[in-house]
Amino acid sequence: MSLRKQYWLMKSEPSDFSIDDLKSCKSTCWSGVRNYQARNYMRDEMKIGDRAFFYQSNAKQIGIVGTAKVIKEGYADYTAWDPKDKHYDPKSSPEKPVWFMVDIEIIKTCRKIITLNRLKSITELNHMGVVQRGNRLSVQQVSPEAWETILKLPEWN
DNA sequence: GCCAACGTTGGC
DNA sequence: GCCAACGTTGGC
Repeated sequence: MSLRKQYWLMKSEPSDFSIDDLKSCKSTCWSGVRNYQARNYMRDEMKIGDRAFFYQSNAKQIGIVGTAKVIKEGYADYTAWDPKDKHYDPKSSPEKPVWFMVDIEIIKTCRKIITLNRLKSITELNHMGVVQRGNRLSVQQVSPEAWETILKLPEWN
């Protein structure tokens, strides 16, 4: 087990859940993720106090729009059990949950969006998953170096 | 709205 | 266990 704080990037489509939504509710469960790799991160790796970039995808403006922290560690995503839910999955049940989520709380929003193009233009961030072509993972690891680099950008102030 | 890249499913 | 077909993601 690592005591060191870890860093993440979490994608959301603003039409579904935006940074403003997070701002107004302050914290939320990150439900609806139906990808095994992303699930594994949330179930096994994400710890209370870990930090995450809030990234908006499939939007007019694409990129990082804020930061959040993990306030509750992996637990069963109960939205998978509701047949009426958009993310219903009959494979999952309360007895044998398949999908997991964490809770996050807003830390801050960018004054100005840090666009994907902007991230791509920064050489030190070339290794980031989100700038790689075809990367679809909705919960990604971020290196401490990338975290620092991005936090130093003027868009935050 | 298009479509390339990706993850998942299911037949064999 | 392979891999083609399919559905989804997400940038453009």
